[in-house]
Amino acid sequence: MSEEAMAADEIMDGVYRALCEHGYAELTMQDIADECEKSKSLLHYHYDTKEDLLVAFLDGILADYEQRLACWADRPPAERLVEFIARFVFTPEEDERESFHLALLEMRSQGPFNERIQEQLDRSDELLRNSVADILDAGIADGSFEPVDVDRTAALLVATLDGARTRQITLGNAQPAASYTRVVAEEALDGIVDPLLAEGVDRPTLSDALEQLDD
Amino acid sequence: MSEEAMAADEIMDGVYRALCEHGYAELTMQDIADECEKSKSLLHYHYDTKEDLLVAFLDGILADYEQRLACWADRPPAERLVEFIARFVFTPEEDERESFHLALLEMRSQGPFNERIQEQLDRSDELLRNSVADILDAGIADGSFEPVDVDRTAALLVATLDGARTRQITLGNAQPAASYTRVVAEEALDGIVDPLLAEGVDRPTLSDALEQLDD
Amino acid sequence: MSEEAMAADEIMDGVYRALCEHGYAELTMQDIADECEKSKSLLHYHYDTKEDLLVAFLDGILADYEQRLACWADRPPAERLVEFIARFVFTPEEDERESFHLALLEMRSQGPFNERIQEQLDRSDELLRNSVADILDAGIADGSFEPVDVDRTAALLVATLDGARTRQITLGNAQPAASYTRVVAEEALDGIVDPLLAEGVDRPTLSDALEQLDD
Amino acid sequence: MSEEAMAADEIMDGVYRALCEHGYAELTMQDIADECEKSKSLLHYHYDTKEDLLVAFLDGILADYEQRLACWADRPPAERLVEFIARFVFTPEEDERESFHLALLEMRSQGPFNERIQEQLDRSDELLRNSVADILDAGIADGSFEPVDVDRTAALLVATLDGARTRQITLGNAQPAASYTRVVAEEALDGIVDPLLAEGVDRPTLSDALEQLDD
DNA sequence: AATGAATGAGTTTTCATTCAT
DNA sequence: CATGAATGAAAACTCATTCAT
Repeated sequence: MSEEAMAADEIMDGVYRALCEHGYAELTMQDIADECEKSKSLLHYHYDTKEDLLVAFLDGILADYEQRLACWADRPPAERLVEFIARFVFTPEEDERESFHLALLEMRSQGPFNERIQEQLDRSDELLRNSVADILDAGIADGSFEPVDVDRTAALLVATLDGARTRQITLGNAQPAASYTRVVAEEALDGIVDPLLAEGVDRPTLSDALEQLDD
Repeated sequence: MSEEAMAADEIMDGVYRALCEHGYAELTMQDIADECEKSKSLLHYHYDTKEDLLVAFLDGILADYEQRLACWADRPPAERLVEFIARFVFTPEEDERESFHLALLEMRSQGPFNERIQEQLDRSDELLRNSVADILDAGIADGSFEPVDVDRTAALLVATLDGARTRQITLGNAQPAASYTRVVAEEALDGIVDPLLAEGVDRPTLSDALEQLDD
Repeated sequence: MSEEAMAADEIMDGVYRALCEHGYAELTMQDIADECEKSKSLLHYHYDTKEDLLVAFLDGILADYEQRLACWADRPPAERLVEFIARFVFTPEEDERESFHLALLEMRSQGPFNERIQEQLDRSDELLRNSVADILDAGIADGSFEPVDVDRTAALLVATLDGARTRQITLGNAQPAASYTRVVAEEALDGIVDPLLAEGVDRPTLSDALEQLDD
Repeated sequence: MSEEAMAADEIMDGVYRALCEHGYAELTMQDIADECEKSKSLLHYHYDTKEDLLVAFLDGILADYEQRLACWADRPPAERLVEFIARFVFTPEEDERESFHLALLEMRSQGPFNERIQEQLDRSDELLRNSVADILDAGIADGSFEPVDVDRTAALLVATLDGARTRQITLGNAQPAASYTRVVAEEALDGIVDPLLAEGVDRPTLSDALEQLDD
């Protein structure tokens, strides 16, 4: 990796950790500087304002996510759909993911007040829904899925998983026994995905998909 | 209404408007003072700290929300369930509801940083999930619903609807054709509610339920 | 004096002293705060930005000067003209005046880059030239001055005195024996004012005028 | 020209343009670097500190100025004096001269804060006053001028012209009808120079002198 | 009950300067 | 020579909170 890219990455890692640690609303440039062990001035050297830095961060996150989505396009649609769902699941022990998604939720609630953040969020929503829609299209094309309205189903699935995550992050101890996202993911597989499968088509279990993600 | 209660109400309205105008992360006491056309000092006279004020505010809007939840009881479970779902639907033109839930979402994203906020959110969430669970229990008891795991189904439904709402509030123009919540509500009725209905049981359409809510 | 006016005055005095002490280019809000023994925050409470504060300061200075000019309008024109000139004279020992006019000169050189400062400077120039023009008009009207082009003579006189002051402030030890402004003031009286006097009209000496100003 | 000298010149041009663009008080090393399309580091390579750079700059522009002063010698004193005065006159359209003298004024206002700047200003001022004094001496010697106190007359003349220039540079649109310097130059010729001329001695008009300067 | 004035601690941002290459 | 990266010190400005009235 080039040196420049490394420096930029170190800063982005700093933003990530600082966001996890302090949340969006309380995040200061000093927090970020501390996390990446650089000076505040350096942050301003690379990004004119705090807002610029955070927008660049969101942009980076999304680019990463896009890349990760792109690479597993050649497996059976049913498998890909289960994996997509499994990616949402995390246990309350996974502090970092929880913290990160919490910060993201804060930024999402800030979106309506900041056009540049809004744009990134919109891009992220589109990315998610298109990912599901692509998988559904592929499945319908190869006959493994029943024909359905792809966009509406995608909207349903994304809303469900996102909602589950929001609730898991947001609620303290008032949660279902297992992790909220896991419960909902399983119900979604049973209630939404299974009716979608063509006769004779199988899908991996959630447990299998989760194990595979760990590798 | 007593004078004190009125003053408190004016302040709460100010918090609400300021939150809608600036977002939680950028919210200042001055913003709130401006919105209720009072002085900052007065806010501190009534509430020692900014946190106190926001907790009181959350208390107020959750009470509102809870009141809206608890109003129907003796109609058939299928009807009640459709109505429950319909209550989540709103168009992007309904500014007030959008604002309300945005303000609420902002507060929700602060829960993990603040125990007092957390407690209130948890309490309110219990109410919400119990509402669904009660309806499901009633339906199973009277035979209009298939027997299912009530808590898990409730979790799924609430996650789905909450997620749809969050996305609708949060996203700019990158939304599905109709309102996000409406699309998802209809898909949820088809995919989640219908399989639940016992043979021969009918349910109202979403349109019917929405019309009825308007009265 | 009302309390508010006093607070505002204390700040303005602070600006004055801070300008004298540090000059315009190096002037900080902290310097001003120190000089008036108030907090920086208070300065920002009364004036949103540093620029606002400085513009208000210039405005105040000019208002003061206008008032001072207004009050001695009823003496003979020749006397008023000499007094006007005498007001420019100061010795190198008068540190404060020197410092202040130096800061003013810095601001003047900053004028072309700042519209609001420019406006105040323009107002000041007009004020000065009009003052002289008024005196000349009065003198011509009552026959104590020969008829001349009032505006051009005023421009000449103001340029001369201002130039002398600028040089006195600006030059170190390369100055004429007496104070630069005093030398020039005397030469101006001999070369510019005296030819202006109608036959038989006398004028006070510079020394007399200077003594009178001290009272 | 050697390469080093060229580099130094480019930097000096950058300082000049940056000073014209931003004014002394707001001038940063970055501004200068931008104007000469070099890096800040390079500036520091050639000049240790910002102060060094500005002192070098002042040195350069004063040398330019001095060169322009010292060029005529053997014409009649009256002619030389009118030409000396004419050199101060410029219209508001002559941007370059305005810029030059504005930059110089900015540096002049910093003299009292910086000994090294002060010294250069003093040296340069001596040259200026001596120019006038020399002309006056020559005129008195050859009988074309009345005997006067040469130093005091020189002080008066220089103050007048310098003051006019400062005002013209410094003021926006609040100026006398013609250019400030032109009005004052003419008044100075009538009021200061003419009384100086021995009987029967003529002098060129300002217009003649200005035309001659253009060649 | 209500306010304007005041402040300390902290926030973003700026900038001359240094350093490694 | 020349640069980009990096920094410490300090700048302007913000904001929750307090206090006198």
